[in-house]
Amino acid sequence: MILPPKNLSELLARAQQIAGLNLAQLAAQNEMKVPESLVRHKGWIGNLLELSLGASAGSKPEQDFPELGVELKTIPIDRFGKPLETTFVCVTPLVGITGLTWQQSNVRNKLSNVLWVPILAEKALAIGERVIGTPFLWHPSPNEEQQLQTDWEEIMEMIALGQVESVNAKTGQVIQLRPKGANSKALTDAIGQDGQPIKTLPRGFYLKINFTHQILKQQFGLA
DNA sequence: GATTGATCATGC
DNA sequence: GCATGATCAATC
Repeated sequence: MILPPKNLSELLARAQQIAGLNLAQLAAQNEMKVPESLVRHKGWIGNLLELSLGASAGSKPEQDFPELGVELKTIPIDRFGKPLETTFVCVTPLVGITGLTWQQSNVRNKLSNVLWVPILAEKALAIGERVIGTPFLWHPSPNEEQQLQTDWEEIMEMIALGQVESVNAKTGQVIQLRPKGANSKALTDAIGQDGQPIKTLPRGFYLKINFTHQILKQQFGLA
Protein backbone atom coordinates (compact mmCIF):
# COMPACT_ATOMS: atom_id res chain seq x y z
CA MET A 1 0.00 0.00 0.00
CA ILE A 2 1.41 3.32 -1.04
CA LEU A 3 0.74 6.27 1.21
CA PRO A 4 -0.77 9.45 -0.23
CA PRO A 5 1.80 12.04 -1.26
CA LYS A 6 2.32 14.69 1.41
CA ASN A 7 2.55 17.59 -0.98
CA LEU A 8 2.46 18.52 -4.62
CA SER A 9 6.15 18.11 -5.29
CA GLU A 10 6.09 14.61 -3.84
CA LEU A 11 3.19 13.71 -6.12
CA LEU A 12 4.96 15.12 -9.16
CA ALA A 13 8.17 13.34 -8.25
CA ARG A 14 6.38 10.02 -8.03
CA ALA A 15 4.66 10.60 -11.34
CA GLN A 16 7.92 11.49 -13.05
CA GLN A 17 9.58 8.38 -11.69
CA ILE A 18 7.16 6.08 -13.44
CA ALA A 19 7.29 7.95 -16.76
CA GLY A 20 8.84 5.76 -19.42
CA LEU A 21 7.80 2.50 -17.81
CA ASN A 22 5.38 0.30 -19.64
CA LEU A 23 2.22 -0.94 -18.00
CA ALA A 24 3.58 -4.45 -17.46
CA GLN A 25 6.46 -3.00 -15.43
CA LEU A 26 4.20 -0.76 -13.38
CA ALA A 27 1.75 -3.59 -12.80
CA ALA A 28 4.60 -5.79 -11.56
CA GLN A 29 5.63 -3.12 -9.08
CA ASN A 30 2.13 -3.22 -7.68
CA GLU A 31 1.79 -6.99 -7.87
CA MET A 32 -1.00 -6.72 -10.37
CA LYS A 33 -1.79 -8.84 -13.40
CA VAL A 34 -2.09 -7.22 -16.79
CA PRO A 35 -5.42 -8.04 -18.46
CA GLU A 36 -5.27 -9.31 -22.03
CA SER A 37 -8.01 -6.96 -23.03
CA LEU A 38 -9.62 -3.87 -21.62
CA VAL A 39 -13.07 -4.95 -22.78
CA ARG A 40 -13.93 -6.08 -19.29
CA HIS A 41 -11.36 -3.91 -17.54
CA LYS A 42 -12.02 -0.45 -18.89
CA GLY A 43 -10.82 1.35 -15.81
CA TRP A 44 -7.77 -0.79 -15.23
CA ILE A 45 -5.14 1.67 -16.38
CA GLY A 46 -6.65 4.46 -14.32
CA ASN A 47 -6.79 2.26 -11.25
CA LEU A 48 -3.20 1.16 -11.76
CA LEU A 49 -2.01 4.77 -11.81
CA GLU A 50 -4.07 5.61 -8.74
CA LEU A 51 -2.45 2.77 -6.84
CA SER A 52 1.02 3.68 -8.02
CA LEU A 53 0.74 7.32 -7.02
CA GLY A 54 -1.02 6.75 -3.72
CA ALA A 55 -4.45 8.13 -4.60
CA SER A 56 -7.19 7.43 -2.13
CA ALA A 57 -8.96 4.50 -3.77
CA GLY A 58 -12.66 3.96 -3.79
CA SER A 59 -15.66 5.61 -5.32
CA LYS A 60 -15.77 8.77 -3.30
CA PRO A 61 -17.20 11.76 -5.20
CA GLU A 62 -14.12 13.89 -4.77
CA GLN A 63 -10.74 14.57 -6.24
CA ASP A 64 -8.11 11.84 -6.23
CA PHE A 65 -5.84 13.85 -3.97
CA PRO A 66 -8.29 15.88 -1.84
CA GLU A 67 -5.61 17.44 0.34
CA LEU A 68 -3.74 18.65 -2.71
CA GLY A 69 -6.86 19.60 -4.64
CA VAL A 70 -5.61 17.55 -7.57
CA GLU A 71 -7.46 15.22 -9.91
CA LEU A 72 -5.58 12.39 -11.65
CA LYS A 73 -6.46 11.56 -15.24
CA THR A 74 -4.85 9.10 -17.59
CA ILE A 75 -5.34 9.87 -21.26
CA PRO A 76 -4.67 7.41 -24.08
CA ILE A 77 -2.65 8.93 -26.92
CA ASP A 78 -1.13 7.82 -30.21
CA ARG A 79 2.56 8.18 -31.14
CA PHE A 80 1.97 11.77 -32.19
CA GLY A 81 0.50 12.75 -28.88
CA LYS A 82 -3.07 12.89 -30.08
CA PRO A 83 -5.73 11.65 -27.65
CA LEU A 84 -7.44 8.44 -28.77
CA GLU A 85 -10.51 8.93 -26.66
CA THR A 86 -12.62 11.63 -25.07
CA THR A 87 -12.06 12.19 -21.36
CA PHE A 88 -14.79 11.47 -18.86
CA VAL A 89 -15.15 14.22 -16.25
CA CYS A 90 -18.12 13.48 -14.01
CA VAL A 91 -21.76 12.48 -13.96
CA THR A 92 -24.28 15.17 -14.80
CA PRO A 93 -26.94 16.26 -12.31
CA LEU A 94 -30.32 16.18 -14.09
CA VAL A 95 -32.62 17.32 -11.30
CA GLY A 96 -32.33 19.87 -8.52
CA ILE A 97 -30.15 22.09 -10.65
CA THR A 98 -32.05 25.34 -10.26
CA GLY A 99 -29.60 28.06 -9.36
CA LEU A 100 -26.57 25.86 -9.89
CA THR A 101 -23.71 27.97 -11.21
CA TRP A 102 -20.52 27.15 -13.05
CA GLN A 103 -18.56 28.28 -10.03
CA GLN A 104 -20.25 25.58 -7.94
CA SER A 105 -20.18 22.89 -10.58
CA ASN A 106 -18.50 19.55 -10.23
CA VAL A 107 -16.97 19.99 -13.69
CA ARG A 108 -15.12 23.13 -12.61
CA ASN A 109 -14.06 21.52 -9.36
CA LYS A 110 -12.72 18.39 -11.07
CA LEU A 111 -10.88 20.31 -13.75
CA SER A 112 -9.39 23.07 -11.57
CA ASN A 113 -6.18 21.09 -11.13
CA VAL A 114 -5.50 17.97 -13.16
CA LEU A 115 -2.43 15.76 -13.19
CA TRP A 116 -2.54 14.43 -16.74
CA VAL A 117 -0.72 11.16 -17.37
CA PRO A 118 -0.55 10.43 -21.11
CA ILE A 119 -0.40 6.73 -22.00
CA LEU A 120 0.93 5.67 -25.38
CA ALA A 121 -1.95 3.32 -26.02
CA GLU A 122 -2.28 2.61 -29.71
CA LYS A 123 -4.51 -0.39 -30.31
CA ALA A 124 -1.69 -2.37 -31.88
CA LEU A 125 0.18 -2.33 -28.59
CA ALA A 126 -0.62 -5.07 -26.09
CA ILE A 127 -1.84 -3.65 -22.80
CA GLY A 128 1.43 -4.47 -21.03
CA GLU A 129 3.46 -2.82 -23.78
CA ARG A 130 1.69 0.52 -23.52
CA VAL A 131 4.00 3.21 -22.20
CA ILE A 132 3.52 5.84 -19.53
CA GLY A 133 4.30 9.29 -20.88
CA THR A 134 5.44 12.50 -19.23
CA PRO A 135 2.96 13.59 -16.58
CA PHE A 136 2.15 17.25 -16.06
CA LEU A 137 -0.02 19.42 -13.89
CA TRP A 138 -2.63 21.53 -15.66
CA HIS A 139 -4.85 24.39 -14.64
CA PRO A 140 -7.33 25.87 -17.17
CA SER A 141 -6.24 29.15 -18.71
CA PRO A 142 -8.80 31.97 -18.61
CA ASN A 143 -9.65 31.20 -22.21
CA GLU A 144 -10.00 27.48 -21.58
CA GLU A 145 -12.18 28.09 -18.56
CA GLN A 146 -14.40 30.39 -20.61
CA GLN A 147 -14.86 27.68 -23.23
CA LEU A 148 -15.74 25.14 -20.57
CA GLN A 149 -18.15 27.49 -18.83
CA THR A 150 -19.94 28.41 -22.04
CA ASP A 151 -20.60 24.78 -22.96
CA TRP A 152 -21.52 23.84 -19.42
CA GLU A 153 -24.04 26.67 -19.16
CA GLU A 154 -25.61 25.85 -22.51
CA ILE A 155 -26.01 22.18 -21.66
CA MET A 156 -27.24 22.75 -18.12
CA GLU A 157 -29.78 25.29 -19.27
CA MET A 158 -31.23 22.82 -21.74
CA ILE A 159 -31.42 20.20 -19.00
CA ALA A 160 -33.11 22.65 -16.64
CA LEU A 161 -35.63 23.49 -19.36
CA GLY A 162 -36.59 19.87 -19.78
CA GLN A 163 -34.66 19.36 -22.99
CA VAL A 164 -32.21 16.74 -21.79
CA GLU A 165 -33.33 14.40 -24.58
CA SER A 166 -32.42 17.05 -27.14
CA VAL A 167 -28.84 17.36 -25.95
CA ASN A 168 -26.53 14.97 -27.74
CA ALA A 169 -22.79 14.56 -28.19
CA LYS A 170 -22.81 17.32 -30.82
CA THR A 171 -23.92 19.99 -28.39
CA GLY A 172 -21.00 22.03 -27.08
CA GLN A 173 -17.60 22.85 -28.49
CA VAL A 174 -15.21 21.44 -25.88
CA ILE A 175 -17.53 19.55 -23.53
CA GLN A 176 -20.06 16.98 -24.62
CA LEU A 177 -22.89 15.18 -22.87
CA ARG A 178 -23.09 11.44 -23.44
CA PRO A 179 -24.69 8.43 -21.75
CA LYS A 180 -22.87 7.26 -18.65
CA GLY A 181 -24.53 4.21 -17.27
CA ALA A 182 -24.38 0.45 -17.02
CA ASN A 183 -26.20 0.16 -20.35
CA SER A 184 -29.09 1.62 -22.32
CA LYS A 185 -31.59 0.22 -19.81
CA ALA A 186 -30.27 2.08 -16.78
CA LEU A 187 -32.56 4.99 -16.03
CA THR A 188 -32.55 7.95 -13.71
CA ASP A 189 -34.80 10.92 -12.90
CA ALA A 190 -34.84 14.02 -15.06
CA ILE A 191 -37.06 16.90 -16.08
CA GLY A 192 -39.46 16.50 -19.03
CA GLN A 193 -40.55 19.01 -21.66
CA ASP A 194 -43.49 20.19 -19.60
CA GLY A 195 -41.56 20.27 -16.37
CA GLN A 196 -42.83 16.86 -15.32
CA PRO A 197 -40.56 14.13 -13.91
CA ILE A 198 -39.30 11.64 -16.48
CA LYS A 199 -36.88 8.74 -16.64
CA THR A 200 -33.85 8.98 -18.90
CA LEU A 201 -30.35 7.63 -19.35
CA PRO A 202 -27.79 8.84 -16.83
CA ARG A 203 -25.44 11.31 -18.53
CA GLY A 204 -21.86 12.36 -18.01
CA PHE A 205 -19.69 15.26 -19.10
CA TYR A 206 -16.78 14.40 -21.39
CA LEU A 207 -13.95 16.56 -22.73
CA LYS A 208 -13.77 16.39 -26.51
CA ILE A 209 -10.57 15.22 -28.16
CA ASN A 210 -9.83 18.59 -29.73
CA PHE A 211 -9.79 20.22 -26.32
CA THR A 212 -7.47 17.72 -24.64
CA HIS A 213 -5.33 17.67 -27.75
CA GLN A 214 -4.77 21.41 -27.39
CA ILE A 215 -3.75 20.93 -23.78
CA LEU A 216 -1.19 18.31 -24.77
CA LYS A 217 0.19 20.31 -27.69
CA GLN A 218 0.60 23.34 -25.50
CA GLN A 219 2.36 21.33 -22.82
CA PHE A 220 4.76 19.62 -25.17
CA GLY A 221 5.38 22.62 -27.37
CA LEU A 222 3.85 21.20 -30.51
CA ALA A 223 1.14 23.80 -30.93
C1' DG B 1 -10.96 7.42 -39.57
C1' DA B 2 -13.75 10.10 -36.50
C1' DT B 3 -17.73 10.29 -33.74
C1' DT B 4 -21.69 9.07 -30.94
C1' DG B 5 -24.15 6.21 -28.22
C1' DA B 6 -23.47 1.89 -25.46
C1' DT B 7 -21.08 -0.75 -22.32
C1' DC B 8 -17.90 -3.15 -18.42
C1' DA B 9 -16.11 -3.73 -13.36
C1' DT B 10 -16.47 -2.54 -8.60
C1' DG B 11 -18.26 -1.05 -3.92
C1' DC B 12 -21.65 0.57 -1.64
C1' DG C 1 -28.66 3.51 -9.02
C1' DC C 2 -24.58 6.37 -8.39
C1' DA C 3 -19.90 7.44 -8.52
C1' DT C 4 -15.36 5.78 -9.25
C1' DG C 5 -12.22 4.31 -13.40
C1' DA C 6 -12.82 4.64 -18.63
C1' DT C 7 -12.96 2.11 -23.56
C1' DC C 8 -15.80 -0.35 -26.85
C1' DA C 9 -18.03 -0.68 -31.12
C1' DA C 10 -21.72 0.42 -34.35
C1' DT C 11 -22.52 4.09 -37.29
C1' DC C 12 -21.54 8.27 -39.79
